[in-house]
Amino acid sequence: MSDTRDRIVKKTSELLMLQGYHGTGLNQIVAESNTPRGSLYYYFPNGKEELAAEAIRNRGEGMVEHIRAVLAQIDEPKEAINQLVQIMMANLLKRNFTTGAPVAGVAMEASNASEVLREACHDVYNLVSLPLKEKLAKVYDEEKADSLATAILAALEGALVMAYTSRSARPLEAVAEMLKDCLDKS
Amino acid sequence: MSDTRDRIVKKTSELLMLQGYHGTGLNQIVAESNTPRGSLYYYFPNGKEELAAEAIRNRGEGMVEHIRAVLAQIDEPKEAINQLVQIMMANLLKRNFTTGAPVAGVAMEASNASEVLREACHDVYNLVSLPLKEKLAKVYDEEKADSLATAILAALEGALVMAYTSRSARPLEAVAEMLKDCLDKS
DNA sequence: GTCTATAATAAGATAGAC
DNA sequence: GTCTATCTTATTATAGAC
Repeated sequence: MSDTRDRIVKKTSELLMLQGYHGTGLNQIVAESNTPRGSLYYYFPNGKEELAAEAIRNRGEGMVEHIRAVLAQIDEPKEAINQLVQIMMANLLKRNFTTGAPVAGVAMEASNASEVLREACHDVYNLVSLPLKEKLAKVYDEEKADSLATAILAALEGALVMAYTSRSARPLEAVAEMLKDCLDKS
Repeated sequence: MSDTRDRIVKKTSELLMLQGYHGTGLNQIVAESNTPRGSLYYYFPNGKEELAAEAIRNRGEGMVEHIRAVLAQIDEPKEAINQLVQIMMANLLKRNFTTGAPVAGVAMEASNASEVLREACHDVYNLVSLPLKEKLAKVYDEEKADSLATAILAALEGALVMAYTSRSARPLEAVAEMLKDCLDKS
């Protein structure tokens, strides 16, 4: 079994994050993934929408793994989450801001055109909030943990969008600072 | 002087928010703005990019006005900002989640393809954070006010993206709650 | 300022050979 | 599973009449 399919999904996932759905062409996906042209519709008979939905979910799973791994390193929830933001900033700098918000672009731009993609984005947000919620539940009651996890995710996603357009880590720094204040006291 | 140009910009601004740059066609803009086909390139000789840049800035100015007006109604910064979020939620519900994040979609999807649009989005984020910063500066020192304004903007923008995909006001509720905790203490 | 028609390009998708 | 060639459609953009 070849890794062609996997390479297509990975590259699509990456391009969607940076360029959105309509901004990413099948040609570019095929070219940059060094993948046979004919394979795309072999693996994804329903075309672009099917491929994009899988790529979005794939990114979601990747994020969950990453977040879970980072949060597992530090016991205290507030410190662990701060560490998560610090790592996001380091990655941003390391990759020179050529990394975007996980799904915000596609979410805004394709939710209107495709219910399939809207649901995929929605699912990713739900999925990604889980490890945050679990971590916070060690200190807060379930309702509070859930609400906080959602708010933190929103702040991080928004900060990544702003970081992307400003080519700067400042928005993430600001969120990190806010979260420190916030989690200290609530 | 006709209002044709203005109608084009307004409709573009609205569609960009919901569908992003690549997801919004010139055909749709002309059709839905009930605008003469031939006028588009008369007013915007440089085509879609020029039009989009102006539409983005136009939305930014509209947001600044709106935010300034809302924040002016309540003296205490923390309460005023909470009121702002409540109004955003009410608008979301009233319009049945057919309203998106101001610029997140375009920001993620077009920043890569066009430096002009990237700057437009960047400018909007800067502009919009100003009234927040000013309000917060009544209670915090300037550096703290600036950082908080940026973080709040990020949280709101992210929450709007999540609200858009989930067709729910919950993300905004969560942010409202977080901000209340946060601004209480910091 | 606005119209219609059309050019030029690129997109997503399909067919059939191998 | 992969290749090439092609179809269809939509897009941005332009030309020239009025």
